[in-house]
Amino acid sequence: MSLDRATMDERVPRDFETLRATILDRRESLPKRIAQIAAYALDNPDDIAFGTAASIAASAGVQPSTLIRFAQQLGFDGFTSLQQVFRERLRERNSSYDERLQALRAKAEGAAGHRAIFDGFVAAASTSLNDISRTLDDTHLEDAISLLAKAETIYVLAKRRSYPVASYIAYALGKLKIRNQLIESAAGLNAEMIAFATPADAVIAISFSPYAPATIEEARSISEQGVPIVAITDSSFSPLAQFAKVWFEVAEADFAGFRSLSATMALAMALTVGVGEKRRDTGRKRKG
Amino acid sequence: MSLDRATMDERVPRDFETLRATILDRRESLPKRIAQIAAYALDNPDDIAFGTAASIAASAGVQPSTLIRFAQQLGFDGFTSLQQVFRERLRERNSSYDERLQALRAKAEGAAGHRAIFDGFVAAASTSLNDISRTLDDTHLEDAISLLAKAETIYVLAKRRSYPVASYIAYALGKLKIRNQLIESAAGLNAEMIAFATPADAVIAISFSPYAPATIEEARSISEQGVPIVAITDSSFSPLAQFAKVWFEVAEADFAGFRSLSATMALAMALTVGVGEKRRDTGRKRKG
DNA sequence: TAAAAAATGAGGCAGACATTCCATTCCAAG
DNA sequence: CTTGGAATGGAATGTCTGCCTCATTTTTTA
Repeated sequence: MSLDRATMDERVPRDFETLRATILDRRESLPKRIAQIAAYALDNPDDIAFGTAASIAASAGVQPSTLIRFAQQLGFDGFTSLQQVFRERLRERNSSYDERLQALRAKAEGAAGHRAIFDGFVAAASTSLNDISRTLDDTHLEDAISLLAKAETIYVLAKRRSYPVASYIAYALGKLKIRNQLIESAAGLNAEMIAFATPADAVIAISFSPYAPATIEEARSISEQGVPIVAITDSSFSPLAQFAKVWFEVAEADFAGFRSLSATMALAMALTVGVGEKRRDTGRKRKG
Repeated sequence: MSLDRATMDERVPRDFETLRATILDRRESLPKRIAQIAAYALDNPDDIAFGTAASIAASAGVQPSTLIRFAQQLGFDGFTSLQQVFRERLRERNSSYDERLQALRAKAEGAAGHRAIFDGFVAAASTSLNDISRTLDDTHLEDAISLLAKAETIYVLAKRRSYPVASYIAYALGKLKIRNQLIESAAGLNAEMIAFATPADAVIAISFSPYAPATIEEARSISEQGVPIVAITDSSFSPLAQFAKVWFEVAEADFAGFRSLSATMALAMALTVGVGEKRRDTGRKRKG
C-alpha cells in the first residue's frame, strides 16, 4: 500500500524541463514556504546548481530544512539529488551557440537512420541563419527596401532552387496588397512580361551558383530597360551583382548536396514586410 | 622580495579563457602529476565545476593534495577558488541557445529601422528550428520515408503559404530523379491530375491553419482513392491529419504576422533526401 | 655518486555540509 | 473556541569536505 504510493511518487523528474513542468503543475497545491522555494528555484536555477543548501535557503528566505522538504515533495530523496537536475541542465545546455551547432553536426553524424539527415538540414539552416545575422549590411537592407517601396510593380525573378523563395515573396507581397509579378519560366512568356517593366518598377532577382542562364539573361535585359534590380545571390562575382542597384551576398550552408534556404528566406521575408511597412508609413504621411 | 614574487603571482586568472591560456602557456614547465591534472581540467571543465576535490582527483588519477597544489601553483589560494572560475564559465556562457534567441528577440525589438524586422524573422526561424529539432518523432520520419520511397509517383500538394515548400520538394525530387507531380492550382486541372493517382503512388500534403479548402478537398478525394498521404501540418486537429497515413506536427514561430517556413523546409528536405537515399539503397540491394 | 631540492602520497583535522529530529506555529474542521 | 494535523523553524548530528602536514620518492645539481 505505502509501496504503491512510493512507486507512484518515484516518477522523479530527471530532466529540468520535466521538473519545471511538474513544479508549475503543482504550484497551486504547494504550501507557502515550499512554493516560495519553488518560485526561487525556477527564477534562479543557476543558484540552485551551484549553491549549498544553506546559502540557497538564505537567498530564498527559508530554512534549509524547507529546501529539503521541497526536494522530497518532488520525489527526490534529498536536496542533493534535486541539485543534480539543475547541474545537468547547465552541462547539457550546450552552452555557446557555436558549440550547439557543433553538437548538432555531431548528432547528425552519429544519429541512426534518417534522423541524421534531418539533423543535418537543421544544422545547415541554423548555420546559415547565424551567418547572415552576422554579415547582413543594414544599409543595403534600407536601400533595398526604399528602392522596392517606390516601385509601381515589383517583379520577382528566380528559377530552380531559388524559385520557392520567389513564390513566397509573391505570396507575401500579395497578402500585403503590393502589386507584383512573378516571372515564371513555365509559360515561356517571360520576355513579354519583362517588356512591360518600366524604370518606375523594380525587380527582386534571386540566383545562386550555378546561375540559371535564363535568370541572368532576363536580369540583363530588364536592367537595360532601366528597371532597378535588387539581387540576392551568393558571391560578389555573381553575374547578377553587376546588374543590380543593391545586392545581398547570402552564404547558405549545405548538407547532402542541398543548400539551405533559411537565410535567403529570412532576408526575403524582411524585404517584403519592410516594403509593406515603408509603404504604409509614407502613405500615412502623404495623407496627414 | 618574497613580497614581490607574491605580488606577481597574484595575477590570478579570473576568467576561464585567461586560465586556459595560462595553463597552456606553462604546460611545458609543469611537474608530471600537475600536468596530468591540468590536462584533465581543460578536457573536462564541467567535471571540475561540479565535482569535489576527491572525486575529481580520483577521475584524473591523482591525489587530492595534488589538485590543491595545482590550484595554488596557478595563484589561487585553494581548490575552491579555482573551482569558482570553472563555475563562472558555466554561468556566463551567456550564449546558451535559448538566451541567444532571447537576445535576438530583444535585438529585434531594440534595433533601428528595418534591421529589426530582419532580426525578427531570423529569430522566428531559429526558434522554429529549435522546436522541431526537439519534437520531431524519429519513427514518423522513418515511416514517412518508407512510404514515400515505395511510391511510383510522389504527388506534392500545397497552396498559398505552403506552396514554396512544395515547389522546393518538387525541385529536389526532380534533381534526385524521383518521379513527382506538383499539384498547382493555377491551371485548374487539379481534379484531373488527382484522378491519375493510384494506391501505388503517394502524396506529400502540406497545409497550415487557416487550411486552404482546396488542399483539404483534394487530400480527401485522393485519400478516398486509396493513395497514402504524408501530411505536414500544424496541429493534431488539422483536417489533414485525419486523411494521412503519417503526419507531422510542425509549430512555426511567426513574426509580424508571417510564419517562418524554416522548420517545414528542413523537414521537407529531410524527407526528400531520405527518400532518395532509401531508393538508392533498396535499388542496390535488388541488383546485388 | 652524493647531497639538495622538488614532487608526490597519504593520513589527519577542523569546518561545512546535507539531513534529521523535535518543538512550535499555523490553519481548517468540528 | 477547541482540536487534530500539516507546515515550519531551528538546533543536533554524523558524514564528507578542502586543506594542511609530514614522510617518502623522484629529480636535479654539484
